[in-house]
Amino acid sequence: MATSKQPTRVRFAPSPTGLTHLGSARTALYNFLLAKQTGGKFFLRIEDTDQKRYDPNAEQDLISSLKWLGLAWDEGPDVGGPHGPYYQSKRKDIYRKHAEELIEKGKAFYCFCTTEELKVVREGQQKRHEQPHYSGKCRIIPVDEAKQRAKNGESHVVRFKAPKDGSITVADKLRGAITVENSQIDDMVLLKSDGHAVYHLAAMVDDHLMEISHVLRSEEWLPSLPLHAHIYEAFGWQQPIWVHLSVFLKPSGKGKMSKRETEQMRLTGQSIFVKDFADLGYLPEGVVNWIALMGWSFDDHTEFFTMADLVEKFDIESLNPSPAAIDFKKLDHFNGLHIRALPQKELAKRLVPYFKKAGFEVDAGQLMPIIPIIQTRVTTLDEGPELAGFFFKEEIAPPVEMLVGKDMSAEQSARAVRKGVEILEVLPEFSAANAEAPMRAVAEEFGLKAGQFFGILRNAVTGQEISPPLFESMEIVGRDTVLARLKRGLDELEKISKNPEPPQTTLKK
RNA sequence: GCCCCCAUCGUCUAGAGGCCCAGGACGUGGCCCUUUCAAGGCUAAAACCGGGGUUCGAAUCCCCGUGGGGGCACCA
Repeated sequence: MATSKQPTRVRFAPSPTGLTHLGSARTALYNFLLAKQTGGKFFLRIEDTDQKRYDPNAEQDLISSLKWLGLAWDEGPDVGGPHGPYYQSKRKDIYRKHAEELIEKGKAFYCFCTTEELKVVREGQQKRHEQPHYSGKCRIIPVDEAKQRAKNGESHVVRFKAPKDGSITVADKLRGAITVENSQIDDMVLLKSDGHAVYHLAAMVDDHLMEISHVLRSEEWLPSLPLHAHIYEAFGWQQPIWVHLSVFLKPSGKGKMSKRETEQMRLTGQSIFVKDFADLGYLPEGVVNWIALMGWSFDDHTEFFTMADLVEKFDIESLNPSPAAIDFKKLDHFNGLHIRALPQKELAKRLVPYFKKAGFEVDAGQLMPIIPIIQTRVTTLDEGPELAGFFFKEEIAPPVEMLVGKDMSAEQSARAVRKGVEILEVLPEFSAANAEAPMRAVAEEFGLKAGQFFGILRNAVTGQEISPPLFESMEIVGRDTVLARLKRGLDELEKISKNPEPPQTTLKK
């Protein structure tokens, strides 16, 4: 059980280079869950050591995305904490110090090779179908000489002195032991010539300093895990538990989402960016439930999870190492589930912005009466105004063809509606319960199926062929408005009834 | 080209040698309910990538193929 576990210290460490997408969201979620269920700590660390790729909007997007999802961090930007700063760009000195420590230990070296030089070597290796590796040229420069050159201002980087012989076995929680020949591991750059650390150094140092116990990160890091293990070893530190999460595939299951496909997707009302889901009418609860289950499962029959459920039930043992295709149909399903699980007041509150966006100036209180009849009928919040906007419209003016009943003539339709109006006008109390029976009677009197007659009423009152239940809707709209809309429809019907060439009644919708 | 990872219905998955002629969920079809649309209930079709082993017995273990994914930067 969760309480028996040691408190875990985990982190989510994105680089602010673009909008936060589903894959990142899930990584953050799993980290968050692991921390919460053990009473541990969840760190947010911004990996912004790449000046060139830095995008100032990305950080704001990241923070609002995580907040929207309900993933609050214990230490990080905004909230601070004892392990700061939480921006790697502000930890330059720390990395420099650690790089020097490695040089002292003979585990790293200064490299003065130019980018052009490196490029030539690499191209030669590629031509020979070899795995591109650093040539080793600067490895053999005596340390004192190298230090002097560096001190003299010669442009340089610091590289890791990767072992050349033997092999290393690393452990990934989901995949077990992975053994790699050391000859495969390159002398990677640790410190760039601009003095900033590269991920391989910065993340290891930070994870150690922040006492991270479990590293849950994307699978694309798996190939560099052996390198990272060597770096830990070089420092003499104890490694965290490594967990590499599978990647998300595009809906077809064939490959990762490309930039172009991502754009294409947004055109069709889908997105992989967290910030878009609110606009599309999704609940954070729905999105969280959805992504939690992409790569993790609890048991055979539980699929509805609140954040609290997930905190209680999540476990890294049940993580699935194989890649998962994104399925937006499933998101709709979960979103519907969570909409239906929302207390009515809460749903009303959440619907307000969508009604406003659709041009209806309403507040949650005004929405309350319609909640019971739309709650099971919307899968996304933006469907609210679509389905129930008519409650708040001054005028409903459906085209007259919509007012002609199925398989009926305009005259027949008009007669039935006229009768309906007469009855509704004098109903002692205008309620769904009181209206339905007499309206059924009208249908019967005219030899109509209930659906035929009700369809006319629905179209006249709501202006929609698809609506919440008719009589409940009429009750909420209120007698005066219902009668006004009905009479307007009646006028329209009578107008075309006098037309010498009435439109074909079979012409519908 | 080299290295690493993965492999059950269309999709997400359960399954840790006999409980599986493989279970659940989404989606799809049908039926019920029904004034429309949903929701709900019932139901159907739908999968162990291939080949070799190991074993009395394999979806489950091993090997080889194949397929898919990831990586091979002074990006993360």
